Amino acid sequence: MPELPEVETVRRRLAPHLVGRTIVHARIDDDRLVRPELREAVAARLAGTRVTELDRRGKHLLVHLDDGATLAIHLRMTGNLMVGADGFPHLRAVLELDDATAVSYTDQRRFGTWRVLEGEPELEEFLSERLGIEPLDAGFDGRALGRAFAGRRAPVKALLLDQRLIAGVGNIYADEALWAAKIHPETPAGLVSRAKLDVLAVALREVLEAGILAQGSTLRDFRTPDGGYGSMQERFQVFDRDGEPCPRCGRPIVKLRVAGRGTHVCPHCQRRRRA
DNA sequence: ACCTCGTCCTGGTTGC
DNA sequence: TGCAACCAGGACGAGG
Repeated sequence: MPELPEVETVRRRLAPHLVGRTIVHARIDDDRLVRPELREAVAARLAGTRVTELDRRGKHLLVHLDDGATLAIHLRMTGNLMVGADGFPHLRAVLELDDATAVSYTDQRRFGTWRVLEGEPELEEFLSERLGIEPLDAGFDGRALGRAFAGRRAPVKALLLDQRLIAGVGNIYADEALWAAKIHPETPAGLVSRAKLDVLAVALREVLEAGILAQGSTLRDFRTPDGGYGSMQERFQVFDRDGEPCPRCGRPIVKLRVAGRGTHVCPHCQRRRRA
């Protein structure tokens, strides 16, 4: 499941292949990637443009084009961008480039989306109505979390997953950060102490940076654009490790359901608090 | 405004 | 063994 570290890995590994290249032809084969009535128009729109920069906001990959437009790509669950054109399963779209290479988009479950935003104001509107603070930006700290969580009674994990508050955190890195900060995921967000929020902000930053360093996590589908595997899954402390001993206290990790998502906790290290 | 839940989708896993 | 039901989850919209 591509979260911030996986999308950032795609950005870094794809940039050398894509930035500076002109898209000579685009093909979109999936009715869900782009709305059916826009498919041909979007493909035609991309052809002939040159990629000036690859950027990322939250889990969105932003392909900036030389005419001022931006292609915003969201991988959702199983989207992948791969260098090359041949033999990929679940192929949904292809960008052919002017150096005779290609970039392929694959997506087993077809939740991913492509959207062309015309110009800076439209892009900014698109991003600002969806995305909150970037957790790797300078202003991100316990105080920023406190502002986002003030007065909120929803479980802290639910708010960590809310992209309008914090951009880029998904199920994996939320569980890892809450474990590191010793916060129970069901704690009402507004009741987490300022001291704990300071720890949580640092923990989020650390797990996300570790994820980027490891080139993301490959539990099943994720691949880097050149076909490599992420290795962050080897460093998970709790995620996908229910039944295994907690690395801190040795008691078994338990899997719960919080905010409709599978959630991994150490019930001893992450003590429950209620409203 | 806030919060929870259903929906989309596919293929691997579970259960009968 | 075979097949159907179930389950995973990011974003978004409906309804309370």
